[in-house]
Amino acid sequence: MSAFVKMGGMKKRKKADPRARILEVANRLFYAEGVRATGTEKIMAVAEVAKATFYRHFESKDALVLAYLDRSAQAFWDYLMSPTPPGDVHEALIKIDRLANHPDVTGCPFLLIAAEYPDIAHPFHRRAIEQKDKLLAYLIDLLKPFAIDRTVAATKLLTIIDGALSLRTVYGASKEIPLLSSAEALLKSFE
Amino acid sequence: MSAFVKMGGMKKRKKADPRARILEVANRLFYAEGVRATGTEKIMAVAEVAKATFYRHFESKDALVLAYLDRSAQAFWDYLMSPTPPGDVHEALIKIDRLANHPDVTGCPFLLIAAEYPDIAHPFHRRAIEQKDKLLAYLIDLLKPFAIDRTVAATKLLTIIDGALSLRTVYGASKEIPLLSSAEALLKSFE
DNA sequence: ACGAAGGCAGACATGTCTGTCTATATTGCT
DNA sequence: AGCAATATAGACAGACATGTCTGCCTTCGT
Repeated sequence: MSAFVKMGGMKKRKKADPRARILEVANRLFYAEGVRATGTEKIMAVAEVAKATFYRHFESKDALVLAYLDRSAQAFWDYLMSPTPPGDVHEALIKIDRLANHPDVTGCPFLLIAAEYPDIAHPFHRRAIEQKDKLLAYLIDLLKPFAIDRTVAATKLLTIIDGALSLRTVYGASKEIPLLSSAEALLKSFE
Repeated sequence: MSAFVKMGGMKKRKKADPRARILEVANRLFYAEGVRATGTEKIMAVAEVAKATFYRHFESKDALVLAYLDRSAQAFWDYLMSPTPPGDVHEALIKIDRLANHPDVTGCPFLLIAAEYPDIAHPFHRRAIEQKDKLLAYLIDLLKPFAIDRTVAATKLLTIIDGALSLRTVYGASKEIPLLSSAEALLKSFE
């Protein structure tokens, strides 16, 4: 019965574990308003978390930003590979186009962080490079069937992907960008 | 004659007029390190300008940022249109490719500012939208010879241009991006 | 030569940000 | 029930940012 009372019969449902709340809010605010523009105090206020609690879970704002970036990368690859990984480049591009033109998507977290921290030696910026390198490698792999310079070809595809995401940032989620159609034209030129 | 004596100067070679110095330094620092990351005091220190002088020429940091953005736009169009404007899309793309892959170029000031100020209602972000709209309109005009949906086609070209510039930001000026080659493949698909 | 305009140096007010610390309350486990 | 871990609220320190203001010096037109 104590268990019953403890769980509070769920009165405490409104407050899940603080770390998750912090990450949730940080993700939303960093993405929507920018990392530099988002103060830790605002995150704490929105997440309804005390300062000491925040610093118990994250050593610093920098640590939180890194966690946010890792979480974003995770979410991207989860989306791309689930429920089943793309069978070829075309399928991958379809999925990426759908993601880039999703109403909630207003850019790529890694392009955004690279713009906010232009120094390529900065840890945040490094995460962006790593992420793009990873995607590039994946595209190169998918281009195996093509008898071309796959590195150059993948770079071109990445250019289109990142161009589309950049335009989503500039114009907002309202304007759709013909990512897939552009990429298909490129693919045709590879044959 | 007074005009002669007046202009005659030039002795002040070591310190040009303060406004120009401020803009010069602001341009360099905003572009290389980001707008939010660059404090006005640093700009004054590097430009060797006193605080009062700074505020005599610019009402606020915001005013300076706007001046920086306008200057960037001006520089872009000057580059594109001089000494002679491109005769067709292809010539324009050649010029833009050369610009985007220039060793000093690590991105587009407008994509960068849009990333730093994601709110599309913010005056800085608005400048980015205006600039992209202007380029889009120019591309649409250049596509006149093509019997296609020129708005969509121009958007695709802009996607490639901004994708290339985004990758320059991520990877730094070392990595060359095949902008022209991608754009040519697209153009072929328009015929 | 002289007076006004503009530049220089830097103190100061004000606000914001990150991060530390204390004191109190709640939770969870045994 | 009671103890250890964790949450909350918020004061506080220290750094840094923008923008105002004062006082002094240089430059330039007349």
